[in-house]
Amino acid sequence: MNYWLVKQEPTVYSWDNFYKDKSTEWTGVRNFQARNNLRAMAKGDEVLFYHSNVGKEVVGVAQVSKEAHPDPTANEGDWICVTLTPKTKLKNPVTLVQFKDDPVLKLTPLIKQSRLSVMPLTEPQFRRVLKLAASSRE
DNA sequence: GCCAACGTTGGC
DNA sequence: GCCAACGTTGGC
Repeated sequence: MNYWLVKQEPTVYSWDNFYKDKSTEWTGVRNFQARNNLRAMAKGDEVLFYHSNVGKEVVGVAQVSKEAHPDPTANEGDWICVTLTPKTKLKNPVTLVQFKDDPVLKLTPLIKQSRLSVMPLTEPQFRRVLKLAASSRE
């Protein structure tokens, strides 16, 4: 089992859109490193859903329901997408500030490589996010 | 709205 | 193969 984090601008496609859709093709990735991460996803892997620009917080957990297949929105080039399905909405979203303040989470690519849109997380990092999401932030 | 970081493109 | 120019992402 591997763990991942994907970014999306909520003004383009928010967690609520995703949740209503029940499932979505994660298309449009046009960065080699992000693509390689998509390709490494296995069915059942858990994926954190992060809202970039607006919110700047992890809002939910998704699951890979279909592994890498050709991205239908790509006219040329070797681009792929995966299918994601919403799993759970976080009780308390975990913000970028919380990532920066946390000794475990500040080592994630979200902080160290801020422009990458699909990134791997270690199991401790993933668990840390869920833990922060479960505890309230006064 | 600005700008830093970073990826891509194209001239040489 | 280098590097300047340019475009994009995303935080502030």
